[in-house]
Amino acid sequence: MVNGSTRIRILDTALDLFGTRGVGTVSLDDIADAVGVRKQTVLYWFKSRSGLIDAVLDHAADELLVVVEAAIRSRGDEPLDRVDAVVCAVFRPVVRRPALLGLIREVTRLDESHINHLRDRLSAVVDRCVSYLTSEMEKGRLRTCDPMVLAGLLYSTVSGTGTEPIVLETFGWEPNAAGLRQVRRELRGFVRAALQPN
Amino acid sequence: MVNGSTRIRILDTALDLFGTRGVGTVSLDDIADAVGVRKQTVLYWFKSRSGLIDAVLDHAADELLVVVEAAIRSRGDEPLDRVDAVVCAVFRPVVRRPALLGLIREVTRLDESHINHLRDRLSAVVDRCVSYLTSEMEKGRLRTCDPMVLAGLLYSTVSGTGTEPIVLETFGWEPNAAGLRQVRRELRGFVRAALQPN
DNA sequence: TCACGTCTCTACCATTTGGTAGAGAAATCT
DNA sequence: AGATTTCTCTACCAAATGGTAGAGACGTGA
Repeated sequence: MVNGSTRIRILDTALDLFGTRGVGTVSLDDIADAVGVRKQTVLYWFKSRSGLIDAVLDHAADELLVVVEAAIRSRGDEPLDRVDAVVCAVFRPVVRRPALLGLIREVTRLDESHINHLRDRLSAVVDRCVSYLTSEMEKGRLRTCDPMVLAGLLYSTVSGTGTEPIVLETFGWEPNAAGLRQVRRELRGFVRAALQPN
Repeated sequence: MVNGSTRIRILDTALDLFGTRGVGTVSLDDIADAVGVRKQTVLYWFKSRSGLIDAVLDHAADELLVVVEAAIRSRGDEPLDRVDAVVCAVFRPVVRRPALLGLIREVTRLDESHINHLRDRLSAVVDRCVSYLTSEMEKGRLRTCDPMVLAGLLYSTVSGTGTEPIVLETFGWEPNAAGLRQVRRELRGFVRAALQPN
């Protein structure tokens, strides 16, 4: 148990592969090769492919939770600034760990049990976001609408932007550091405009 | 050649399966079973799995192009109304043919050759959308920003909403007809607010 | 009727898949 | 030192994968 490094390396590698290529198309052999180990070592650490998937989802959820929690607390009272902080926080992994949002997005392709597993893990943040949006709307500090659906829309916009560089390229975007900054700037402006009260 | 029905049925079925479960996780046997035919019949109509994928992408692009083109022409001069029409048009397949947007979104998981194939097919509409947004911004009738990135953001928002009902469910949404109408209403309001000039 | 193109089938095949069984090296405990 | 636990390995396996080869049923035109 002391040497957790192999386990962690498997988890990290699997997250990257699952997130970039899709859970369904990555085999245990792929992961093992990338880690530099045999498939049976993977199966020693995780009792089955399905177990590995759940563990990786946990891993990803943890990483995301930390980032979002920190962002929610980081800024002042004004809701547009707060949301902005969260948007930036979620956008950061887009640059530093593109697979993270890609994996979360994979949820649509997973089966019920994994979906529920991830849902349980994320429900706390989700609830907080929705009730925060609700209260700010009641105070008239955000455009009034259905806060639940709004949260979903925000998620879609940010996650889509982050996980579909290829689509952005189709629109003529160039995938480099300057391009990423540009996308983030536009994303923030877009969200801000969409939330402006009245 | 007269009886194109088997070919079309394969194409339709493959689109549905690819779009809902992801291209990489659907086998030729899966498709054949769903059509009610043997795998070798699929390979008779499409010379390889890769060829089938390209054909399905064409099929999807065609369906999408028709819908979007019609919507772009359908409404008056006011850009917010025009964009609204396109949003509604793209949202319609979400209800009637959920796999369509799901398949387009799969582009991130495909390899270069298929990506380029789809890009070629969609570049015309994409260009039109971007240049339309550009000209309306110059006239001051849309919020001024980078039209290219804006187009990408709009795509992400609409497509994400349509392809990730599971995420919306996590936010508390209920997947029924009323729920869908609600999402569409919010989506339209969201986009409208995000584009409002100044 | 005969030849030909169209369409779907059965029968295979090599490769890859997730998973089991169990050996052997190394560290840790008694 | 001896026993036990931790960790990675080799050697398999049954099932599923994309794909080939080729036979047989069917209709159509000459």
